[in-house]
Amino acid sequence: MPKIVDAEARRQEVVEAVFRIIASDGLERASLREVADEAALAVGSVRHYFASSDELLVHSFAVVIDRIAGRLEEAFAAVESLDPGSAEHHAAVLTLLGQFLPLDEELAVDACVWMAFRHAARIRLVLEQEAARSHRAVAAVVGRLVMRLMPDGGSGQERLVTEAERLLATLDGLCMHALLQPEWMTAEVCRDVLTAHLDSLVALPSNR
Amino acid sequence: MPKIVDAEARRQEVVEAVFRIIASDGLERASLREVADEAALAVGSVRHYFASSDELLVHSFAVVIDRIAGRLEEAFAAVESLDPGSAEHHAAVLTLLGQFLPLDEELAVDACVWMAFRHAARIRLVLEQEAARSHRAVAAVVGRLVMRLMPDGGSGQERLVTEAERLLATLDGLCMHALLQPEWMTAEVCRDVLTAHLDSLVALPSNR
DNA sequence: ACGGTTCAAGCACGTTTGTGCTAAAAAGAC
DNA sequence: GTCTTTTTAGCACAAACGTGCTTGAACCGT
Repeated sequence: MPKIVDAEARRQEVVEAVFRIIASDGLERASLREVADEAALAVGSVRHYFASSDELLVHSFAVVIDRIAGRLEEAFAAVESLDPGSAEHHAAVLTLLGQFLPLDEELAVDACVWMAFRHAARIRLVLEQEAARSHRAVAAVVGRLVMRLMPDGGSGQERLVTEAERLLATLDGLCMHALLQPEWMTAEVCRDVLTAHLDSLVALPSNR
Repeated sequence: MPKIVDAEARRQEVVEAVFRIIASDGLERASLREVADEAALAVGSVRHYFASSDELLVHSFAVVIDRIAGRLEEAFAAVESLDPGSAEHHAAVLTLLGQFLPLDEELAVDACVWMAFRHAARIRLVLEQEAARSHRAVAAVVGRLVMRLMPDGGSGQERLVTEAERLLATLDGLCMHALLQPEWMTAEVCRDVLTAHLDSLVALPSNR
């Protein structure tokens, strides 16, 4: 009966506009009017697909989380398919960890958006649930990776969570610096830091 | 001749109001009206001490940087006064690194404000200079610390910057998680992660 | 051809923001 | 007391925001 448009595709276009605005102008500029302009739509049209500004932002947050989590799962599967200790395995691990960093244009946008939403979620309670989901998803992958990488296979519950959190913190810190101080933080430094961290992960099982 | 008020003290009071607002409601709520209310002043009064909203924010950023840098220098002096390897030395290092984290109420406010400004500086060009100054100041202290802690005393320029950046990333990541996911990130986990990192710093000089 | 439903667009209202400007109040100097 | 300068307070305006609501346009099924 009605005019038929692929509603989900339209929503996705709007979300992409949100991403571009956040990456270039920050989350606070992601207003309905700005998003509508960026998506070449009218405000009323955007509001037809998203009941409110909050819903648009929450959904955008969810999309970026799913994108990142999807890449992580994919890269983790690659790691699992390789022999621990082999050079390919090491490269696959680096590839996995690189999914967190703004190493190319697409990753940079996602990293920007992800960071912006996570920090906004500290204040904006509507984003709280998605932020928790994001944290759980990422921590799960990193936890499984650490379990696989640690010499004793991750026996010692306490030690495992410490190392998982340590890797997670390093990743988020690297991502932050790459976004905020790109002139000081090259892709090469990122790789060196990650390699050094991986060395430390497999090299100090006994002390403490 | 005029009514005499300690202008610098008044400015400081206003800055404290800015800090409280950022910590509780985020940077985007730190408008002139909100700040004036929080400081129990009128908008015109705040504007008498700060020519514009930008100047107020830039100055607030500068103040929080100086506060953090001051604490770091103090804690670093304590580290320098102790024998490397001693238990007191290790404790002093942990105290130094703890200055980055929201371990008590005052540190939490500063960490909040610092994070907010650094992220805002990616977009708001008026904050760019202070952000760079902040990065230089902190990187200098961490660099000196790493030079002191590494087994070979930091010979090997490349290796040193990698380890400095690695420690810096871990610190910022820990700080971020402590601010954003306080329920998962306790002070104990922070301490464990930092201890593990320090172990890795002194324990892997030879490989690579 | 036409009716009904969805999509697109926009108006209008109340808030909030930064800022230019004005003006009253306060208090030491004379 | 009077003057001068700082301090405090506030008004007014344009801009931007989210949102309730209304109005055309588009289009599929009949």
